[in-house]
Amino acid sequence: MALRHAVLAALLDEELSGYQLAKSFDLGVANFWHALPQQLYAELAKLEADGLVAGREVVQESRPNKRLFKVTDEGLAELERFAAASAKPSMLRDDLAVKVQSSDLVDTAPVIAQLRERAEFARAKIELFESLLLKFRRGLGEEEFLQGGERIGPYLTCLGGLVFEQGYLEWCERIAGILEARKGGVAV
Amino acid sequence: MALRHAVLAALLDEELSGYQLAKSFDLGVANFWHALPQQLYAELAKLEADGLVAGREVVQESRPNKRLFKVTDEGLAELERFAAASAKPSMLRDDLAVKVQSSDLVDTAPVIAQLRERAEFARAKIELFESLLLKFRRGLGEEEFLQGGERIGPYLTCLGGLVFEQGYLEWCERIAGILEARKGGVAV
DNA sequence: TAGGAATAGTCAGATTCTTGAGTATCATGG
DNA sequence: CCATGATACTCAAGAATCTGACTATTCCTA
Repeated sequence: MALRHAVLAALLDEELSGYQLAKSFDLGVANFWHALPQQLYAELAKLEADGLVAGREVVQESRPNKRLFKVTDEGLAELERFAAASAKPSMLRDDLAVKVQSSDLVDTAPVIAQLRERAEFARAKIELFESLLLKFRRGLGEEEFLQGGERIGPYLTCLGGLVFEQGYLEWCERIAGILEARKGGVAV
Repeated sequence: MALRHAVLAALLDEELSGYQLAKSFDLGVANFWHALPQQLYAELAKLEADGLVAGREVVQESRPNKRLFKVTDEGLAELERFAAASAKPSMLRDDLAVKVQSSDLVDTAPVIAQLRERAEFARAKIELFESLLLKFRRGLGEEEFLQGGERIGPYLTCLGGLVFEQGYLEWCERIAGILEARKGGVAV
């Protein structure tokens, strides 16, 4: 039951519709919390029923109308409680690692290909994160921003995403190299 | 539906009971796949019904009897198919990052404490991984082992776990430091 | 000699997540 | 002028996961 807290955290900076939330989730919160649009819509409805977010209808001319949600005081209090309670251990689920684990008993060619693909993906994410970080600090130096900026939460988690992707990228490339080298030496 | 593949991958090296699997999951596969014992028992039953693992009863004197499972040829074929199919993107879920994301609007003291705790945990994991890696390569140098060893899958995923925890540790310490510094400057 | 930890599981129920489809409007490109 | 894609959502069924309790035996310790 912590999707709700991820949603609250995502709504702290701006009022968003379910649809926008689903988009922005991808480029921010999704680094440490994965959810599908359907879940987000459902969670927003529950949060509203519980009074933790407030929705308002926005009538649009050239698009379908939408409902924007913002965090209420009660929602903020709930986040406060959540932050003070002890955190569950982080949990990772990674198909690719399962394949690497089996790689001595299984054809490595597709695994190597997927490692290379994943490395590409990581490279793209890293670029994205770096440009996001730049945008967050609006011309300020990092030190300066981190000391004086008034909203650094998203910056800090973006840094986390960056560290994660950099580590993953390194790992993918190293593992792909190792498996490649063994393919040459050992009979397939 | 990939818990089954994680279980198959975990059973590749040794025949294990559900209970042993649950233990060994913690110290190996759990780095990239989290599951509770109840799930593992249930999954083993399903895998056996599908013929992907074979169980055999082992009568014990000084302990309750147990059922050991090993991967069948069909199970290996299933893993082969899985490895060749395209992998789902890895998915991470991290309470602590949600708290960091909210940290400008929420009391940071408990968040800092949890970051420090998590850093300690990461340090312990790193030590564990390093000793595991040593054990895996049985006295060989890393290069030598990675080129010539006959079973390197678990070594490679352990390397991944190590990279992840090192990155996480760095992040925790850095973020804790930043939040601590701000606590001094900004009114609480 | 009682109590707790470790071994070795099982079961039910609730919650959460995923899959897949469906609705409706407007803008854009060919 | 028609197809595609973006905006903005909704619904339902089924799979997976989590919570929490429960059974039984044996070993070790205080």
